[in-house]
Amino acid sequence: MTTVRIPAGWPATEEEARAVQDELRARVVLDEPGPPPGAGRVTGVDVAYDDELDVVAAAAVVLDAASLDVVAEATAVGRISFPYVPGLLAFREIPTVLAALDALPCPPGLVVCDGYGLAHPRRFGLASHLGVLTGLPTIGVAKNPFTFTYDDPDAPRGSATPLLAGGDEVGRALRTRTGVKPVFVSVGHRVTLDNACAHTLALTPEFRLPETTRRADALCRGALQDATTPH
DNA sequence: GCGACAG
DNA sequence: ATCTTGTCGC
Repeated sequence: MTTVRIPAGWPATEEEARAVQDELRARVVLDEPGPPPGAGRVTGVDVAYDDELDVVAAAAVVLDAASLDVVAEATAVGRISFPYVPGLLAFREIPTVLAALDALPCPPGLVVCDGYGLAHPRRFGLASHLGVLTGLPTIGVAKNPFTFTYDDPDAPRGSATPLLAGGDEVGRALRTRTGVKPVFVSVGHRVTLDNACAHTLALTPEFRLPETTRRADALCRGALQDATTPH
């Protein structure tokens, strides 16, 4: 486990944070297909908080894409770097997530984030932001539709419908388990939407949420507990 | 103007 | 995200 400081010059106000998004947005790459699903490695990242104690813990868990076995994992803890503001989630999570990714002993491959990428008020959600900062291919898989609209996909696993912002398809509502509420997939960086959905299906042979986020969620919760429990 | 809003 | 018991079901 590593400890992080909030970076110098980190945005202190919502206005500054939005300005950073507006500048970095131009660096998102959308014309690469991304790594093929089911091969190589896939990494899940997630974060847990204790607002009382001002502690944040992040986890990165690397899986073999074919077997979904855990290949490597790392955690990081720090102080909370930004309040939760819809549309500015990245500023709350990114410093600690970057530290966890840096602590991995191997390359992460595709990174799967909890939240959104292009499906964002300014088209620059957490997954896109993390992709631009690291150069890694990233996707976002969210549990809720945020402010977007969609028609319910057909019941069978694999069914999908467009996630719409006005008239634009910014992501997809994807049924990962037959008859269960869909997840909401969007592109982060250097991956197409079709490929992002294919990866998401490859990561959900058993549960609604990707194995990557399930593993990362469990790990960062434990790390928060360790960082928060008196010894 | 008011409410809703990833995690 | 987090606060939180039991309970239904594979």
